[in-house]
Amino acid sequence: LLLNEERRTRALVAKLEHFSKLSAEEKEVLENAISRVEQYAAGEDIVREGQRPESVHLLVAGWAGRYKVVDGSRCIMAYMIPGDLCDIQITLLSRMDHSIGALSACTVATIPRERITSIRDNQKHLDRALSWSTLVDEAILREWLVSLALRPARKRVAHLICEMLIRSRTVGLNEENSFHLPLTQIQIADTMGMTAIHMNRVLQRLRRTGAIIFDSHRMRILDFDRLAIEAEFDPTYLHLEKLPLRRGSAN
Amino acid sequence: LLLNEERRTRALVAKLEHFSKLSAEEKEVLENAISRVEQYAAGEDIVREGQRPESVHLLVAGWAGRYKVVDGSRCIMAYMIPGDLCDIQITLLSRMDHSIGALSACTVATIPRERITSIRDNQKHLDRALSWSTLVDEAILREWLVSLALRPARKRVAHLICEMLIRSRTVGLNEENSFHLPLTQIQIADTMGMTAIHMNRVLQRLRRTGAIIFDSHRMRILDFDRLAIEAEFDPTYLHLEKLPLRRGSAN
DNA sequence: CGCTTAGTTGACTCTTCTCAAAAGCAGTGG
DNA sequence: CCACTGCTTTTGAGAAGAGTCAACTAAGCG
Repeated sequence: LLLNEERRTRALVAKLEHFSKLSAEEKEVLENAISRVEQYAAGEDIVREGQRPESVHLLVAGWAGRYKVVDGSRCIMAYMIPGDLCDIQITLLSRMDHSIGALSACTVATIPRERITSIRDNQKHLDRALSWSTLVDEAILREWLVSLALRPARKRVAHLICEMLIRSRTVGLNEENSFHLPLTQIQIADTMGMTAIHMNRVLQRLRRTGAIIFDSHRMRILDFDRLAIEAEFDPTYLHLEKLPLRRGSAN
Repeated sequence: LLLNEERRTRALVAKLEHFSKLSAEEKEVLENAISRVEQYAAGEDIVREGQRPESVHLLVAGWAGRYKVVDGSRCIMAYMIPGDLCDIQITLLSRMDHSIGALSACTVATIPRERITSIRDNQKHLDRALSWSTLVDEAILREWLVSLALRPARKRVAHLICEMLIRSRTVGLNEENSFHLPLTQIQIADTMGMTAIHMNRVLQRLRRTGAIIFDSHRMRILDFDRLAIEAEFDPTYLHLEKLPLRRGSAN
């Protein structure tokens, strides 16, 4: 039996338990579903557009992103952080309509498709928990759409920072009001639908106004409540029954 | 037994059969799942944010939209047209994080939550078909995100027009290269994250350049291939194995 | 026939993009 | 240890796209 801290499903379990507590046996089932673990360097693709999805990828460490390239520019449509399943839903589709790439160095656990199917068929409770997490991912996607549609750049970025702090907390990867953000400004810009130049200016203004300190990939929020108000950040869409504790349990 | 044309599930069946043919019995199961049918006027809410989702809504006629209101402005995040299920996925969430409103006059069939659950448990093939359609909806959401992030207003609108033509075809609600678009420019603007004024100017330019004729809620595309190229419209994300025929079967 | 809502037009402002270039930083190989 | 290289961050200036405000027209409805 692995210690909790060593488990590759630690973050996944922490996330799912925001939906409902898992039994020791259920946790074991998840852990045992993993067939192998791989490392990816930043910039490498984990799954590529056009491929037929064969297995499911669980992010264990690092950040990954869903993206598409249109007319030369890249659009990152979702961030995956530890505990996130990259492609659990797409076994029904004949081919990926987007790619999944490692945004930072990543550790990725692979779960064969049939083990997921088996869990979904035989573990009613786990099945519901996994479906819940898929629905939350979709809710996040909708909120990103809203951000792009009607929030100006500054609020958009502030909103993203708030979201990623909470999501980091959910899997215990935060420190008080800061979290590790292993992205370049270019990647963040590709996420927010703006140029890296403008992204840079927005970040500078957030720094100058004393909202954040962002240095060597550590994002520190100086006054979360103020930033949340300015960004109109309402965490309802994350569907966390109880919001995670202020302080992370690890890291 | 109802004639095909009278069935309230006609469009839904047409859509699902792009995934895989349904047996007569399966079609019957779907039709019988409906408990009642209601009319909504344009502007009315079908489901409201904060509500606990109790039953599933199938759009039979008219257009509906998912939306959120942020800081006074509205963002429409998805269109539902006949054959679309509004909220099949959200039975696991405690409350709606967005509203669903009738964009035009709508006919909506209600399916009690437990009948959906029963179908999902007992009709493996229908379950898969429904999951497929959910995945396609999510793929559409991602493509809208991409549009907002990196397409300029003109391409964004052109892309939407291409998509809605294809989706109308999928359920047989088109005529050659035109379809019924029962929205106001304000609603379209709320969808594309721009002001109604700018929307108006974009539409005018599309008309002036001979790309479309849009009059009394009929959207006519004069040269689909040209528009698709200009909009960089690649229908892969709609996951239609075979693209629907040029000419709709009804209307 | 007046009322309300949707569509249209113009002038002006502001956000964001583009192009261009410099400065910082990390890794590489000599 | 240092020059070189590639990538990211930063800064500046001008251009373009999209928003705002204001008004006017057209169309549906009671």
